[in-house]
This record gives sequence, structure tokens and C-alpha cells, in this order.
Amino acid sequence: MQYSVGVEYALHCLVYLIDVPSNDSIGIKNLAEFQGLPETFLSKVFGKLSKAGIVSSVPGVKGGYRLSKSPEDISFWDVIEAIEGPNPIFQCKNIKENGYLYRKNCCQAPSFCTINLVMLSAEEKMRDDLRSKSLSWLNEELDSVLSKQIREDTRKYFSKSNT
Amino acid sequence: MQYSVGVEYALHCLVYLIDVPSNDSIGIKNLAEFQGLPETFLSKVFGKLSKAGIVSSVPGVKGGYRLSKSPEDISFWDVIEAIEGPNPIFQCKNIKENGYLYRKNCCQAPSFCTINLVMLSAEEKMRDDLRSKSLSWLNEELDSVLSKQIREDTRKYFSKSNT
DNA sequence: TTAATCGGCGATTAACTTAGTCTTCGATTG
DNA sequence: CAATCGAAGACTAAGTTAATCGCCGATTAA
Ligand code: FES
Ligand code: FES
Repeated sequence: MQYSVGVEYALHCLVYLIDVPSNDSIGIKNLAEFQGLPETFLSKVFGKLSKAGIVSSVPGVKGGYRLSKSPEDISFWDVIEAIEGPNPIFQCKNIKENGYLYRKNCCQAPSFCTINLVMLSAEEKMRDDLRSKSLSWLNEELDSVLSKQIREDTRKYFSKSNT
Repeated sequence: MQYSVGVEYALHCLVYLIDVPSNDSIGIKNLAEFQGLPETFLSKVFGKLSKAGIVSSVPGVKGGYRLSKSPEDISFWDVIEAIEGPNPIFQCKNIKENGYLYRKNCCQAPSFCTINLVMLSAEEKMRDDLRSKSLSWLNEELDSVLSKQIREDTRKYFSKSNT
């Protein structure tokens, strides 16, 4: 049970899109090449991000992707939800309604299962944490963690290839 | 991306084991029948719970399962970890070490990826919440949520079939 | 205008996982 | 000794994941 690799791909790619001015964009090809990722698959990932309104595409040659809103307004959770969908991690197949007692005395007040509620509220704790971290926060964090050299080289890579 | 149904099966089954005295046990067959679950599959789930030291088995005819420690000391997270394994939900394939810059200037200080750290710490929030809820807590919760009648009927079901 | 380059999208695939079954085994009961 | 239980492993069918391929429409530059 794990999130798909698409989540990792997406988050890492979005880092490079944060600084891109709104009249520019970065192509899938560049993003894939730079990170050593399969280009076609990355294209699918960006399809989901696009549908979720996180990025917007620029069609045609010299096209690519850019953020479709401020990095301040894109949280980690937004990205995960775009890739993985809205379903909770805990899978409740409502087994308590298949139970002996429920089969016997048929008409029950449709109540929530306590176990399910516990799981969902625990997940919410994780989501709240992810909702509190935005892409712009991540950008600042990376500025303080990564060497100035590396960050500069990265930006140079994407700017030169899109001139 | 979801936890397997085994987690739901396990948690629901463990509810019925909380009150069982340490010289008694409940058989897989009863648990499966009562909840309308496939018996053979449930047996696999209990295999995992047994390996994790949550339940212990009583072999032979009239055998079954019982808790192998106090319900106070069994948390929701213990159960999930027993079924799903210890791996984090977020899958980090270390893609940053396949990147262009890392391929170029080869020898890097082996650093952690900030994105990964964010994800892991968010997961930890969820796990902490699940670690704080034990089976005995769940039992009390169910006492206040479910009708006295249902709880009694349930206990009767398992006691009469194991006499 | 036209060829080359981009993203969008759907079909397809291979590998893997999940949910579940079957069968054989060893232990216990009566 | 036979019937009943759990343990364990082989097996299977269905679903998912990661990835590829091919075709389309939009865009650009020659
Ligand atoms: S019925 Fe699904 S968790 Fe209780
Ligand atoms: S390398 Fe895996 S999350 Fe950054």
C-alpha cells in the first residue's frame, strides 16, 4: 500500500515550475530529461495536475507547462489529491452491515462505524499537515537547505533550454 | 492507493476478542461466519496478527485465537502495521539522485530530500493519532455508542459457540 | 505553407499486487 | 483413531501500476 510514484514525480517537477514567469513555461521533455524520468509517463502525471487546476499547458512547439495559480495557494495535499484522487486511505467495505446481527434484525438505524471514524480522523491529521505546506514554503525551505550553486545551476538549465 | 481490506477485517475481529478471558479463545470459523467474511482469507489475516504478537493461537479442535497482550497495549497503529507492513505510504524512489545535476557532479554529500521529509513527518502525525487509540479505548467507545442489546447479543454469540 | 515540435488522449502492455481458494500438515480433543 | 481446529504454502483470477505507442490538434519557424 503506497502512493504511486506519480506523486514523487509531480512534487519534484513542480519545484522547477515555481520560479517560472507567467509568460513562460517548461516542457515535459526538459523536466523528464533533467530528472531521468520517462517522458510519456510524466505527461500523464501532468494531465492529472492540469485537470486539478494546478498547472496549465501551453500547446504547440515551444509549449510546456506553468503553474496556473500562485505557489502560495498550492499545497502538498493539493498535489497528492490531484494524483491519487480523493478517496481515503482506509478502505471501509461496510463489513459490519454484513454481520450476523444485522442480517437478523434487519432494519437498523444507519449508523457510522466507530472504527471507520477513527481511521478517517487520523488521516485528516496527516492531510491537515500537508495542507499547511505550500509550494512557496517548499521553495524557501530548499533555498536554505540546498547550496546556492545547485539552485542556480538548476534554474540555468531550464531557462537556457527555453529561450 | 488504499490499505487492504485485511485491516478492516482485523480491527473488527479484534473487537470480539477484547473480552475473551485468557483461558478461552474464538475460532476463525465463528469470526468469519458472524461477520460474513471468507474464512480462509481471515485465517491469513490472523496469521499476520499472530506474527506481530497481537494475538496467539490455540491449536487443535476447540482451538482459536485470543489476544496475546492486554487490549490496553494494542493500538490501532499496531494492527495496521501488522497487516500492511512498516513501509511509509509515500513512495520515494530517490529520483533526485538520478537527476542531471547529480549525474554531472558525481560525489555529493548524501543528503535527505526535503520533499520526502515533509511527507514522512505528515504520515507520522497520522500514526501518532492511531498509536494513541487502544483496543480498550475502542471497547469503551463502543459501549457508549452501540446499544446494550447489540453488545450483549454479540457476546452471547461467541460464548455459546465455544462452550 | 509546410515540416517539425509540442501537449492531449486513448489503447495497449508487462509486471506486480490483491483478495481469495485449495491442499497438505501438525496439534488437539473426545 | 477420527474429527476438528490453526499454519503454511502453492495457486489463481482480477485489478492496479508504471510505462509505451500512436494519432490528433495547436503552434512555431523556416
Ligand atoms: S464497517 Fe468498515 S470499518 Fe467498520
Ligand atoms: S527523492 Fe524521493 S521525494 Fe525527493
